[in-house]
Amino acid sequence: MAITIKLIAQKSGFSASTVSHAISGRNPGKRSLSPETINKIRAVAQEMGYRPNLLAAGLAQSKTYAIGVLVALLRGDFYERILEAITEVVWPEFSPLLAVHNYDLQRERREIDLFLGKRVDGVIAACSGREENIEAYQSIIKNYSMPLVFVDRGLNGVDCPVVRGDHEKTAFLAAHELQKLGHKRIIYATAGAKLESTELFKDGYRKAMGEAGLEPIVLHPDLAVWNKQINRQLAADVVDQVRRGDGPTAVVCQVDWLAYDVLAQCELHGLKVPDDVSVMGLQDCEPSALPAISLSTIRVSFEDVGRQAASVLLKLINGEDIGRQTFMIEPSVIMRGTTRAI
Amino acid sequence: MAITIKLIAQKSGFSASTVSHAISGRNPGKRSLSPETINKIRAVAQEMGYRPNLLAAGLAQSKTYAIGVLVALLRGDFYERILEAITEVVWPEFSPLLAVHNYDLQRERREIDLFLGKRVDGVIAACSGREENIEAYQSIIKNYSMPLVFVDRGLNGVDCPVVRGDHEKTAFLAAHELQKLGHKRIIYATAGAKLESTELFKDGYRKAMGEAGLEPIVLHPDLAVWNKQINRQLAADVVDQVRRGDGPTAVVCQVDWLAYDVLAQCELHGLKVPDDVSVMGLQDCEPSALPAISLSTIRVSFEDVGRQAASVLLKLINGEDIGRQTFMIEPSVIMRGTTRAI
DNA sequence: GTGAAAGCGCTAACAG
DNA sequence: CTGTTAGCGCTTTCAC
Repeated sequence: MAITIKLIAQKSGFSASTVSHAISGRNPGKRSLSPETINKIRAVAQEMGYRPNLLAAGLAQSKTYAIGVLVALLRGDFYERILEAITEVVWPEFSPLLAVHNYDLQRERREIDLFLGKRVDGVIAACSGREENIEAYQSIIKNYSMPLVFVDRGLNGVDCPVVRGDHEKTAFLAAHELQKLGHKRIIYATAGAKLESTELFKDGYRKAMGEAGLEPIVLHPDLAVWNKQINRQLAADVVDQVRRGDGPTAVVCQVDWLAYDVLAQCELHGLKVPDDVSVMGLQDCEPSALPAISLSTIRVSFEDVGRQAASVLLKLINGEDIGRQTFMIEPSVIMRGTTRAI
Repeated sequence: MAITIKLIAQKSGFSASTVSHAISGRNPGKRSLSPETINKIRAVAQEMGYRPNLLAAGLAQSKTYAIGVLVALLRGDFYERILEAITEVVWPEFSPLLAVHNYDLQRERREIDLFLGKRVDGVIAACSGREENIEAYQSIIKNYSMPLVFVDRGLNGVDCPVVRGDHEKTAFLAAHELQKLGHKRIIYATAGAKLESTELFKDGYRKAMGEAGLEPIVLHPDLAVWNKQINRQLAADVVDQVRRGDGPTAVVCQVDWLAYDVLAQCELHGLKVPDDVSVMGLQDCEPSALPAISLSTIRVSFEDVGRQAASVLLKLINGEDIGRQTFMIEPSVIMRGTTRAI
């Protein structure tokens, strides 16, 4: 048994409530304590190595000092960066309770249930995008009045703030930069899940092509699951197109990791980058800056996404009304070695 | 207010304790419920969207359904892989409560305090290696009787199981493979913190060199902090050595990311890899498999480290006695394109 | 089979 | 300035 407030009360000769106040430093009913009392109590507590049971405190206050963070995956230069930023912002008041849904419907539901059961003080989620779980998300807000913030993409029918990169602009910029370099036949490739974000990326690309009076070409296989093999296959398809007589002179990949595969396939088929074809990624993942890769890309600061999401959540927790605003992080162009003017 | 057991009791016409038993499916005092009762209660609960408050349940049972996971950082192809594996193993009984110490002494202490305050059911930690916090870790075990498992490295004076890669063997294998390729002058470089693990890596390298009757050369700058710039500088130093008349013909880097910098520096100075110098990493990070990098390395499965750590923790939570055993994950050799025979 | 009652450790009125 | 009391929502002994 760990040591409790009662013990401290006994040892210090005060009552439990006095101890509680002295330790917490709060004072609800305008209660005031003499400095000596406070010091004495704190000294005893210190000496005995007393650490308040936050669970019990939480039960009494309906507060858990934890927020739920639900991500799709834990790898890929994306969620971990968001997660890290969130952790920093809410520290030390809240600890992130981590959950991963892996785009699995049941799993996503279950994770939300766990958050609910644990009565976390708020939730930040990168949803799977599946409509089947709309209700689950709604119940977070409606039945439990827990603050909820979506990252990277929203979900139709769920009324809460969304913090994400400006996907549309991100893809727009990529196509636009390539156009500035003289490219006209630009292909867009993605193996992304059927998410709001995936669509926005494509929209941005299409918009850039439309404004320039160019024909958009989108490669987006319709898949239920995703794995590395799929990226490779998609990259092979892209390169196939490029090698055609009238094929694209440039390709935009929805995420840098896909672009790496395209680079690899180019090499495999004797295509020189950027001489024979220009390649751009989106999102600026870590390896892109390595000289051996040197991928031109559009950077999105996931750190900013995480930070912003966390601070919006904190506001919500503090009772501010945010509505269902969307907060967007600005992308920026990073031209490296895989693109050239033609 | 969320809905409580009392409400369910009222609506279903049973008492709170009966409801509790029906819902949880447990039966402590050999209590038995009629199936109809169970069904009826469950139906009502279902209908009202009842979700037991795990906090309250936890308070009553001294169980929190959460484990603390303390890592050094959240990026770098390492902790997130461990974290993901842990999450999968403990799911759905426990949720990981995430904490990051970033090698900061105060921060580490504070994170431990938070775990203690939250009364998590167990802790998995990648400690900072600083002795100042030995007591904090000890109090997890001694004062709070919480199960504790270290990952990647232990801490002298803290009596608990450690799960980690076989660091010594990992570095040994790297040097050994290079020796098999005919290399005699092999340099070892690291910018690692002063951790048990860092020392073990060096030991393994030295052992391999010793057994082969070769002179070990270790480059290990003595630093308080770490940043990307440091890796680059270290890589530059390595390449400096290589370019000397009688310099090393091969280099082993304690982590793949350092090797990437070495590769970059080589290119910068006109050194061909592997023609002029062979380069090996350790740990097999994601980018190493990219054709543009194709780094020879020694693979350590962090997934296995995480899984093993989690399952040891579960055993500890279930009351098994593990002592302070060290569980080691076997490394495996992965030769790619940055090494050659001479 | 089921209910009553005490209690987990802490907080927050309400008294004094 | 400080103590008493009544919960927070659930579990669990004990009694019927």
